[in-house]
Amino acid sequence: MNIGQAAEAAGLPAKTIRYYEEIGLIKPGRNANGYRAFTAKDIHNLAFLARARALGFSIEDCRALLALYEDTSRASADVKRIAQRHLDEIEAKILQLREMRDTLANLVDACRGNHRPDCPILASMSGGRTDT
Amino acid sequence: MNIGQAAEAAGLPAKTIRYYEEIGLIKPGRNANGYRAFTAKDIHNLAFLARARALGFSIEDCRALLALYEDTSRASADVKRIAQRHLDEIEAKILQLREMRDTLANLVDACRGNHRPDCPILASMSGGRTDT
DNA sequence: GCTTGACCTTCCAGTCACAGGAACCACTAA
DNA sequence: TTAGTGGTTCCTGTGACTGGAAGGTCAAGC
Repeated sequence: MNIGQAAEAAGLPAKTIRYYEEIGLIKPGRNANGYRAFTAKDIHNLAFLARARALGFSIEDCRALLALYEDTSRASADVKRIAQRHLDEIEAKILQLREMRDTLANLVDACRGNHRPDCPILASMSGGRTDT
Repeated sequence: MNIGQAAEAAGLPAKTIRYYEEIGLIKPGRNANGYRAFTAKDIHNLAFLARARALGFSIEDCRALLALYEDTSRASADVKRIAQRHLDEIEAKILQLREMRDTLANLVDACRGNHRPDCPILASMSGGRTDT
């Protein structure tokens, strides 16, 4: 299977697949003409990576998860630890974004949005409090 | 005022302030010895930038907001438009992260996290559905 | 006057996860 | 033969900094 079909099958851009090979996430074989040759297992691993990335795992987490996936003597505790840490980071990010959103929503709401220059948004960023 | 005190006053690392000058966000003067010389207005603008960045505005948004801030004949509608667009992006990001979190929380919850290899997290990323 | 240490300068490299594009090679159909 | 599609490598750019090297400047203490 060439990279085009592999990309189609895994739902990843060919560019991304080349990048994953470059950083050693996958190691497809090569045809005589120099083209990458993807096996069904390669495709499966690429799809695994695509799903892990869609869940927001970093490339290094993906590397670790894929290694665990291929290690049938793994302990699920190792997988869970990685996932839990990532989940904590997502929660933290959500909290941070919610604070931004609440502040910003208040400011946008307070701004008349007309032709006049007075603006609570600018006032807030210029020394006013950011939470009103 | 040297960059150290400016950093202290604005709540930004000196490195960041140099970077802001490099990309033309601020234009502090120079002393005879080559050191940057920050006026009270420079400090004020830096603090403005720090607050805008803390609200998640991109550097280019910050550039536009600072220009509007310094333009006393601005229309608050221009400010509001930038803020509203940013707010929309934050909302979208929150929704995306919430989906990740919900999926991931279910998976983490379902994983025993013991010494055995069976793991719903890996099962999900290996072709199972991501929403269970 | 000299040294020490804190502070300043510029410049270069690295981060993360790719994306865009140039220049070139391989294969297929008409 | 030619055109078109798809593959290859290599280099650059992204955002917003951060770390570090190599060196200049200043104030204080001896």
